[in-house]
Amino acid sequence: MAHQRSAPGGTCGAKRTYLKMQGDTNSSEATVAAVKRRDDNLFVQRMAPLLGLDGQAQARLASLCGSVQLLDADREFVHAHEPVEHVHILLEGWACRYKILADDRRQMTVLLLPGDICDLDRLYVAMGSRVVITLTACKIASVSRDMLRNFLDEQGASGKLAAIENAALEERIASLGGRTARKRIAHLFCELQQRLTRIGLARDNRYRLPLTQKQLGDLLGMTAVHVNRVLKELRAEGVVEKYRDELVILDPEVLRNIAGFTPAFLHLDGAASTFSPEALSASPQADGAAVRG
Amino acid sequence: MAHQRSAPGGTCGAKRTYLKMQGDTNSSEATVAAVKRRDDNLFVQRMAPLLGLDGQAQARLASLCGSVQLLDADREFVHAHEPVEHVHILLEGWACRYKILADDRRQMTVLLLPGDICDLDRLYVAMGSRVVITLTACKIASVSRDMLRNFLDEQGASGKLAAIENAALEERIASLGGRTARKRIAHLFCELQQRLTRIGLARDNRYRLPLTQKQLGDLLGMTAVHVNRVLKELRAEGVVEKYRDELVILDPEVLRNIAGFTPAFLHLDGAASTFSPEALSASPQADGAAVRG
DNA sequence: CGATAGCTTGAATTAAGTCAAGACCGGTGG
DNA sequence: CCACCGGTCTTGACTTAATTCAAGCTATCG
Repeated sequence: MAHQRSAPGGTCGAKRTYLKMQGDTNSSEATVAAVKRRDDNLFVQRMAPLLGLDGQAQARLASLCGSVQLLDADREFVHAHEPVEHVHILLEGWACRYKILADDRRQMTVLLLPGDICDLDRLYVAMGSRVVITLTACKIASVSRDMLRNFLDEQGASGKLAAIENAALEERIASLGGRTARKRIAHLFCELQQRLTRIGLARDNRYRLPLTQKQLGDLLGMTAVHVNRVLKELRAEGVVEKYRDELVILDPEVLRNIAGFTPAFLHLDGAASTFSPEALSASPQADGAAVRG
Repeated sequence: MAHQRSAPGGTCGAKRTYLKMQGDTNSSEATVAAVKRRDDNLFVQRMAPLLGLDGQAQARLASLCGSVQLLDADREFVHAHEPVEHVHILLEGWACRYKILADDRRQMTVLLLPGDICDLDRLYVAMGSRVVITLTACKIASVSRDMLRNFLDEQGASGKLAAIENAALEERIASLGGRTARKRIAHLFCELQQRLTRIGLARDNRYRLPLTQKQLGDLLGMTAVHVNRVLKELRAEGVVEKYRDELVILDPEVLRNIAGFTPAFLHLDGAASTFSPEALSASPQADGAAVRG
């Protein structure tokens, strides 16, 4: 199990300083405001089927996405124990929520991709113990907490987003509690393939994965060194390949077998979230690996 | 990390059969109906400060808790991939939500105590991939999904409960991903002390803990054997004591240190959830143990 | 071209799981 | 009342998974 890991200086402490635009809370109002073209559409696109929004509602939701910030990698833009009036929506780039553990470890709890709401909890709680940080350069929209909340209430969809997030969190718990490092990594790769495909950022088993092994470790509850070794193993088995930032899943079938991945686990597809029987046959399969052991 | 663990026959398979009253979904309508005395109060009591309910709202909420079931231990009462029209509220006893992993493992995702909503997600999603099962004999109230939802919508509190649950889930993720078995157990004991105290089931560092070591393992992502060893260790160090079902925390200070426990992590106290600065000083402390290496 | 962050690998150690046996109940039935 | 049974707890011996420490390598950026 993961215990004392890296010091705080790891990835987060030594911030890169060639920032393009500061964005702490709501300082720089001189942000690229009112970009209502294609960017926020991604968010609206995601929400529309999920919440059953008609054309008008979609337009209204889009109009809520007011100011847009550009943030550099490794910038904390939602702070712990600090009230916010805005909720943040990730339009481009990768980010994450994390918690600080007692020692100098940090554990990522949610990996955020374009179209995701970064701090949904803040809609209801105003102040949380979690932190949101960019992992790459990001484009982030701010939405008034009250306005979004009213909008969701009107749509009768208030709790739904949180419920969906809950499902993902429980899946992560299952992963961390019940899977080996190898399975967890395989599972993550499957999950990313699915999530990124949905937003058009992955095609035929290949996508950009801009995370360092350290970051993967923080996400998956293991050390960077061990991430490295497991990756090496998967590479040696011809299951995945990685050039630079680019991850290629060479054998999706085997990868899913290793992960025990059941495609519908996220329950994010709008249709399936109400009553369709979806992929019920989640046949448990053995780890299909040959090498090792 | 935990991997292949027990076969499904473990605790759940061999159900005890001296059940007092069957309660699958909504079969036995001849349940102890309309018990609006002290029982559901626990739930209402919990919700009232959390959602800011006035007297009238409290009464209405109480009136929603219609039929009450008595269930034996080890009875699955919310099934995966099966739509429900009722949401279940635990009034007495211990229960849990869990997920089935690919192998025969099961991972508990949420431990449910009296006053908790068992399947909050079902308010919004109708059908989930999770399962709720009793761990001890339980008393469970059923509430109409639609009525509760309407009630929460009216109170403008719809997403709040889910947000609170999210916080707990993220804490669990942090625990599983970032803490050793020892810390996780210590953390659970602290958490239970807090939660049980809130509902009057713990007093001065002592409470009933009716879970087997196997169940603790399923909850904490480790084997029963290892649970046993860690417990033995904590016992040897004089931190906790356990007679039968009774857990006694002999040295809360040390236990918290081991766990890295920050008391407010659950954010369940209604007042704190809006704006009070609460316990901000969450000074990270080292593992204060002496014995063992 | 020298710094620096990230990747790779090896050797040694520690944490946790596996297997297996025995002890300790709390019931059940002869 | 006692023998037996199943489930849980306990413990030991052994194996495996993952961490730690450390060093060398590889890009990349200024």
